[in-house]
Amino acid sequence: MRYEKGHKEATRRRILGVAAAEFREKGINGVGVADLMKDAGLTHGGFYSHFSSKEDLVRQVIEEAFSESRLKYPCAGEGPKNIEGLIRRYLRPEHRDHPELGCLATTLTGELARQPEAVRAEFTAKVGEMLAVIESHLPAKKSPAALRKTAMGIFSTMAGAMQLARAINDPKQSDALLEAGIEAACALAKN
Amino acid sequence: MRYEKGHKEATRRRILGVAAAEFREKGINGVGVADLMKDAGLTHGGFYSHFSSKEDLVRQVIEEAFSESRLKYPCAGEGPKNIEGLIRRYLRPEHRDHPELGCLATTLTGELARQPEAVRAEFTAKVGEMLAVIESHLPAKKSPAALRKTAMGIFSTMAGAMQLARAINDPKQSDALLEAGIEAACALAKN
DNA sequence: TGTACATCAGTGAACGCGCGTTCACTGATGTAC
DNA sequence: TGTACATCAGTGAACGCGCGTTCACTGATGTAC
Repeated sequence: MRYEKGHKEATRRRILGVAAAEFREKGINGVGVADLMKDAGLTHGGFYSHFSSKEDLVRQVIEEAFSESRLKYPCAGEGPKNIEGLIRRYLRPEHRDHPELGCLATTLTGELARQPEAVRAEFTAKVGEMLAVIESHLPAKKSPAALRKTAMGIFSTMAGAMQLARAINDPKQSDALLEAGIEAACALAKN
Repeated sequence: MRYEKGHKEATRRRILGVAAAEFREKGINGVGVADLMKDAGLTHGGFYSHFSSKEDLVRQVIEEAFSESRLKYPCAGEGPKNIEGLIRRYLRPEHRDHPELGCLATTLTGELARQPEAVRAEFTAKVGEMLAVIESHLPAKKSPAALRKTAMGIFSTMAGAMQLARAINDPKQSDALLEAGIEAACALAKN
């Protein structure tokens, strides 16, 4: 076994990356510690030298989730940072078809309501960051409170449409849901 | 043990009712057959004389879910059947705080994306029914396709806002999300 | 420079537990003769 | 009417399996003297 400075930290980040993808694909309950470690190229016993529990892992995944989020990269273009571009990028079919690469909020929100307080607190903070990004794409003609309200409406619409589009069985209706979500979110942004 | 006509059917409906509540509260994976049967006042062995598998139960719960849904009861009042009343009824704090009595779509959508085809097909049909109810509350000034699109936007917004409001840790932000959802959905209804 | 020990990341067997499912059974009720 | 059997809903022990977690361990690397 190699021993280098930062080796353990690199391993921890690898586990976090695999966990982030698998949680999004199979849900928190759908991913076992043993499988997760195997997919990270390790045995399950070593898990607890990186994380104090599965709950701790979940919290850390959420903490890191935003740092690689595409949301972070602003959409330049026509509008004030082009809110429509941001909405279309979120609600495109590729995002629907690849939850493992996508937004954590869409995939895990339902399960998060039943998670321990520490996990939900972490998620609350991250939702705040996502709302701030949306706000930064909106015209600054409203009060901060009104801006936040608009951002909440847009984010609810995007997350709800994406989730329904993923749950639904019929490809045509699923596409229609994404389209309807784009139209609705854009309308809200213009209000 | 009593033996009456319809006794078994009554038992089946009782199990379905308990399952519907517990799935909404704890998620599909969070409810075990043994616990479920115990809460219905039975032992777990008898489960399979009512349902062929847990998947079968899930499908039947979704099939029945809409029949007791509050959405069914139209909101009379000012507007054309008062769409605002429907939206406010959906996004009220009591609904957030009692998922076990609430809308299945809000609670299970995330998990449903990972369910077997038969379950997702049943859910797809139910979403269609819910959209039809929303459409019936909208002014009939648009084409059927445009009406459906508007209904999809409204439903996405309502479901998304409710889910986020439940996942979030901070009561003030959670209330704000419900308010933002009401405002956004109402704005969409008026477009 | 060489030896002895400490530190470290990761291994793999084992723990108690709950899951979905199966099945031989019990005991009450219904039917045949 | 009485007896024998069939039908039925539900019981409870048992199955194989995977879960989260623990722990004694291995073997490579770093440090002390």
